[in-house]
Amino acid sequence: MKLLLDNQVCFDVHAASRALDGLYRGLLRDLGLTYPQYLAMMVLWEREPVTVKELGAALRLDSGTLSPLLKRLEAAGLVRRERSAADERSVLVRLTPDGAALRPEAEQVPGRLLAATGLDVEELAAFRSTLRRLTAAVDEAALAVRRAQ
Amino acid sequence: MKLLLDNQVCFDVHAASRALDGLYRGLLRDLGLTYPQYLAMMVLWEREPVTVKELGAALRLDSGTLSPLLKRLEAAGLVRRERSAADERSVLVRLTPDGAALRPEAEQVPGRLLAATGLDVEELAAFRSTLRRLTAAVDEAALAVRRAQ
DNA sequence: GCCAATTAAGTTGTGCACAATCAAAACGTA
DNA sequence: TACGTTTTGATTGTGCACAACTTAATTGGC
Repeated sequence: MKLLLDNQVCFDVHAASRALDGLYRGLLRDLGLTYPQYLAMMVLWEREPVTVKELGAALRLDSGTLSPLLKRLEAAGLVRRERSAADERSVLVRLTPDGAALRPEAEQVPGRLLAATGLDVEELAAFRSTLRRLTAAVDEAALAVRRAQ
Repeated sequence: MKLLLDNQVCFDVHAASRALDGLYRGLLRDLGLTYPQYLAMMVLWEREPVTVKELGAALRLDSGTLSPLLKRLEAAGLVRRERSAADERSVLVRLTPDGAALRPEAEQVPGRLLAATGLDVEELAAFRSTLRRLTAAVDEAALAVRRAQ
């Protein structure tokens, strides 16, 4: 009985995440961005330059994911990368003019997405609070599991 | 201001989903399953045989994802596939004895995972309710976007 | 000042997700 | 019955995510 798919929160989270991805895919199509690329651009629109490490900390991604993603953004002419003069290990990521110019159009997206969720302010706040505690607790547990094996 | 990553529910959902995936990775390591493979096995432990189409409906996945996933489960000796005699288009997926034998160990997982979330029954119910309405609303919106373009 | 340990990015390999396309089987209707 | 349409699953191509590993630069202890 414990194994019924319908009874598992985790599948609900998984399904919600993929549903959101799908909606983003539609909304970001005109911008030529995928959702993870959009997330990276969002960091850059707020703060620039950032190192790959900082980007990874903000998005919870490692260089194995970010390196090719940034390579694609660079190929699309939206960002450029250069090694830091101060620390040759680091790579600084900056917006190009084209990348900066994308911001106004991107600013339309969060509002449309929030509207699509159909959640009111109060429910949204409770939901996010639960999400964050869930993520923190699960991260902690994953660490414990890792240590044990 | 609208573009701050910290202010976006969708990123929270995305992050929670990845955190859960990570914990599952640790818990399923001994079973030799990935999370999506575990989901497919869960359907089969409840009902057998199922067609690829039925599996896809249960997991919200298409054949582009399921075909290679089932091929891997078959290679691991956990399931077998055969074309339906009644409808040669369909493929029936069944458990092998090895696949069925994995169930008891798998039954440990949901409980450990639920415990790891640290959520009480009441909060969990509200959370799942929000998640499901969110998914339904977002699916609807994605459909509308698709139709419009 | 030297060398081991650490850190930052990149690379490789595996697997998931999805769009687009294809082939074969089944269906429906004139 | 014949033929166009639909359905089912597989395949191809792209991109994300992560583990494991590599390389180069920096840091710290001695």
